[in-house]
Amino acid sequence: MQVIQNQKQANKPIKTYINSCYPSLTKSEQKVADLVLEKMENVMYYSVTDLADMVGVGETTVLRFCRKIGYKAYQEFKLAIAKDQSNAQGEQQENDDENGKHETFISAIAANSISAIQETASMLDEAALEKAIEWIEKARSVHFFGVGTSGLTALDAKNRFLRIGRRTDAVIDSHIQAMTASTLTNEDVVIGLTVSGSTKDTIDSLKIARENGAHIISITYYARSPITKISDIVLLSGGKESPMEGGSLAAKIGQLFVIDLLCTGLALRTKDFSLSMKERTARSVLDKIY
Amino acid sequence: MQVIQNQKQANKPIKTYINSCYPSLTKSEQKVADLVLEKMENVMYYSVTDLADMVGVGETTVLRFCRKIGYKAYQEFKLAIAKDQSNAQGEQQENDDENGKHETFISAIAANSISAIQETASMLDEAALEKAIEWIEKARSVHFFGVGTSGLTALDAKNRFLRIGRRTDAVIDSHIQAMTASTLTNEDVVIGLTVSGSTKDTIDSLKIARENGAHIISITYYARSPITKISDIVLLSGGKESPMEGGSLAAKIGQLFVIDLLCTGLALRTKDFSLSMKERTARSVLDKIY
DNA sequence: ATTTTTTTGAAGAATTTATTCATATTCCCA
DNA sequence: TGGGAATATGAATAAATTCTTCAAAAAAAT
Repeated sequence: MQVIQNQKQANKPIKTYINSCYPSLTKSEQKVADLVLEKMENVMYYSVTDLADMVGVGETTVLRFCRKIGYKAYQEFKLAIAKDQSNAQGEQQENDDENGKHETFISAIAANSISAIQETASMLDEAALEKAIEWIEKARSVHFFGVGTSGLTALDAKNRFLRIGRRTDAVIDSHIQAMTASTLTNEDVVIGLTVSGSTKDTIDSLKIARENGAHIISITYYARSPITKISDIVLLSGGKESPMEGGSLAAKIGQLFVIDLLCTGLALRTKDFSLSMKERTARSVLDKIY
Repeated sequence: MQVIQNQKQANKPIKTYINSCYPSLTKSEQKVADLVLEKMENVMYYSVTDLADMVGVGETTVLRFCRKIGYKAYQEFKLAIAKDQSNAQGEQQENDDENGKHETFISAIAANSISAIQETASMLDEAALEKAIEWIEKARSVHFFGVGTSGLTALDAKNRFLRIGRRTDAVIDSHIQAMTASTLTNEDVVIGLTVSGSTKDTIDSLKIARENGAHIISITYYARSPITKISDIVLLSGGKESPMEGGSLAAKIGQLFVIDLLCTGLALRTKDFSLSMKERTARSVLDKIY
């Protein structure tokens, strides 16, 4: 096994080493140096033999060259070049990014999604979250109300809670929402989902639930929208979404993030139970996979 | 199979490749993977023999491991690690700077979600994405197949595409999937969703679709899982998820991100149409809000 | 219980890396 | 300008590493 001794500290470009040694290299070695400098990006894929042949010198000369510029062996030299190149490339890329020239829609979407999460985290009222989790824990039943895109999020929410053994219900049909709401009492919790905070169907259903005494938690982007007036707890989800871009990824991620916080928060409070339920639900789908 | 996956050019973290192949590795190979992940900074100084001895397996197994995660030879793998490490070092420092905050479960979940997005972006094969978008554009019909948690994602996908005026279908019942698949032809595209890449129902349905000539695109975390063998295009979604934590937020976000890329990519290609459709769908829900 | 398939590493072939040493070249001084 | 010391060079060869083949062992399927 080879030992690494020459801990070349910082990532100084190899070019520097070569240049600083250049005058002390022999003629043949300089030819090696020339080719290495010229083909910097590719050298790392050559073997000593390749390199020697390309330059037109013996392998020994190449070896001697490597040692003179400060590496113990050819392998070490090659490794150093590899690192070096990746740094160089990295810088190249950074520059491109800053110039905004290489900004593909991919990185734009990524940035957008990430900021939805950060936004949500920063807007979060931890006290409200705590309280919401407490209510959910104590509630006889928990219903997620949402229609349209937020209805899908309601289904996701139900799925998440089921995984930790908490049976909740997602109601995504406005009529059934209304009917369900009318059966609730102050032992129940309803979680309303709507990004705009203005979705008629959901709000109407929440009103009914509220009239029957149920606790209302809402997850919305708009802190001063109709839904907040009829909610006991408001959790804000990030990911700005204009009416024109309904169902955007950012908004969805914001909602999911809040739901995950509720779910994880609850799981932490009921650790043993949640864990065993996670295990059970996981095992239950085990024979569904190849 | 006309696979267009794993174009290994940019500086994508090797960790990612290893993780995404992990389940498809044999027991001995996984031992290799474990040690590589653990000793990432040093592996580049080991020879195959060293590494094999340290893990306690034959050199051949190490070689096989390298090939499975996508490198042609040990040298190439080592070179890649070297590049990777020099990048990682830089980032490490950046992260250290930020670590002044108190780490609640909130920031932990946020970090987890963010890295799911970053991971997905970094694993993304742009050529495959392009091709997928092209296929979707030309297809007579596009069906999303998924069951369980991935079924919900299929519904999200349908919703997203509908917003830009592309009627697609989400099929989340395995029987109906099978029946639907049997009606498809080579003019149709099916997009299979499964994080594990091993979901029986989905895979069985995809097989039927494939037999009938349909184009298969799959979105999965695991690069070498059963689903990839029957797919024409594989798009990897980030957000590692052990069997124990099915339906995790990170995995869901990874899937959604990929779907958004497809959707946005398509929208960019058919700009005018998509815009007008966005407007129409948005207006259609306008009288649903207060 | 038996066959088939997969997994595995030992043996050795092929390649790559490193060393030795004889020859070639350069340099210095008479 | 010639002769000898010093240096430079690569062919030959040794050492090491990488890679392949193949048969045995383990696991999976029947």
